[in-house]
Amino acid sequence: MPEPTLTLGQTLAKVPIFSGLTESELSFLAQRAVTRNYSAGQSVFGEGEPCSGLYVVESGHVRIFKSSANGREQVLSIDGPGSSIAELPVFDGGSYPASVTAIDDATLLFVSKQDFQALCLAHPQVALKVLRVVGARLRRLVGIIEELSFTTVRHRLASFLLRHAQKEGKRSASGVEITLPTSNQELASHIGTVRELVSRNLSRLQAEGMLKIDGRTVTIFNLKALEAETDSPD
Amino acid sequence: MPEPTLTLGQTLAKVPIFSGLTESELSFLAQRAVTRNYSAGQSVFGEGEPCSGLYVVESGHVRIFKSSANGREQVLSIDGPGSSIAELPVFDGGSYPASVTAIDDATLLFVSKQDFQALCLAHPQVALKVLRVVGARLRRLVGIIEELSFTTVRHRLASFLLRHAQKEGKRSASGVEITLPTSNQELASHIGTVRELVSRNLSRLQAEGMLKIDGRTVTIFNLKALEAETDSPD
DNA sequence: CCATGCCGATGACTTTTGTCACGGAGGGCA
DNA sequence: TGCCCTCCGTGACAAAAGTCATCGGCATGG
Repeated sequence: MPEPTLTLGQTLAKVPIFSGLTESELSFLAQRAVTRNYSAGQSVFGEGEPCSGLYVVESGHVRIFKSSANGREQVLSIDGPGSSIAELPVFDGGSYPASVTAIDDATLLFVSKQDFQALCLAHPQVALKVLRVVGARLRRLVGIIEELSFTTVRHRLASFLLRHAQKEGKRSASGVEITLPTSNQELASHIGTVRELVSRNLSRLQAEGMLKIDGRTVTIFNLKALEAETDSPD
Repeated sequence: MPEPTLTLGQTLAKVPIFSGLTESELSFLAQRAVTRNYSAGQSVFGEGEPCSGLYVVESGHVRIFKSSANGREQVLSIDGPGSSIAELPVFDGGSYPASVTAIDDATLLFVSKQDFQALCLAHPQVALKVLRVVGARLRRLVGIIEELSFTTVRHRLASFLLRHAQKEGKRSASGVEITLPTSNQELASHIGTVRELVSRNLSRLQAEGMLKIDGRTVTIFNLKALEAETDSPD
């Protein structure tokens, strides 16, 4: 019979909030963590469900979002390997504040509330690490609020494109090439609007000569010009 | 010469994140905390400033908000005695994500980053408490995002009124009486819009017979009817 | 090969939001 | 009393957001 504990421990060591733990501490955790597999699109948990513990993404990606009564969705975060999710509701005793689904086939590790709290008490550094990643999460949420409250769909679309250009953009002959999310609907729920407005605003940016759309590939001709869109209110 | 350490310690003991500490631990903290006084309207710190430590509200109230290039503001939270603010940027090393000003004359305690981190390492329970209050903060932010992304100004106004009716509303002859913030401008920045829309929507709700406005006092005739406004998109 | 379904684009329209400008009420304060 | 100053309420617009319906492409699967 194979011993999975060690490989699990190695995986855990790569997770920011668990980095710096000794090998024995990692295996303590590994013995308690449960591996769960999800297929693309499958729900991990829904908003409002009682919180039983936290998850760590081992492989694949998850989508954290809120959904509204009339079918709209607002994506709060997309997280990949190494990210922990639902670290917070673990502590305040409430339910999950948002829903999470797997985007692609994904493997998550589940750590129960009790085990995690015990770990934090035994190893204060873990709690500090959690606070660090939670800080980043809070910044992102405040950023979303800022964009929703102050800017137009056009601005938010431009910001979105620029963010992705910086992260995964490839320089090509005429500019920077990026790949859009799977559908306009999905893009819309990232920037807090509806399909049609994404479509229209993309067309408009293209018509204005700032970029070229080819299927799911967008080539941005002039980063500066697009940045100017995100600057001032008009 | 009076010894202020003990009274400071008593104040600290009332702060949720420090509850449960022993007296000696409290005085350890009290020796390091700095009392700072602010007059109404004075800035505590501005968004983007490097984060040097966290604050605890001893008396008075503070306003945490983001401001935009064109002069609009979005309030993220109002906090009173016992609340801690900027707990998070202390840990992730970044700058303050939002600005804070005193609403009324206020006294805050300042605890430096270093002292607080040391405290968390020495007393893991403190870190867990911090995580708990931060959890609540995160929930509030997600709630703001939800409202901004999914609902109209009218909905948000109705929600705002209902929230305040539940908290500080007094039953009167014809319904529930609440007192609005100092100005419509302020109310607007709470619900993410501008002065004029607050004014118009309030008038409209009054015209529809759901409430009566008398200066800064609003009497809600029918809570159910107002709740219906916050329910479905239309 | 065709039927079906999903997705994108787009026109037409409504609603909501935001901006600008103005007038007026009320509160200090000289 | 008369003069600021701030804030509120409104009308008139302009711009943005959202809704509805339609058309066409493209892939999938019988």
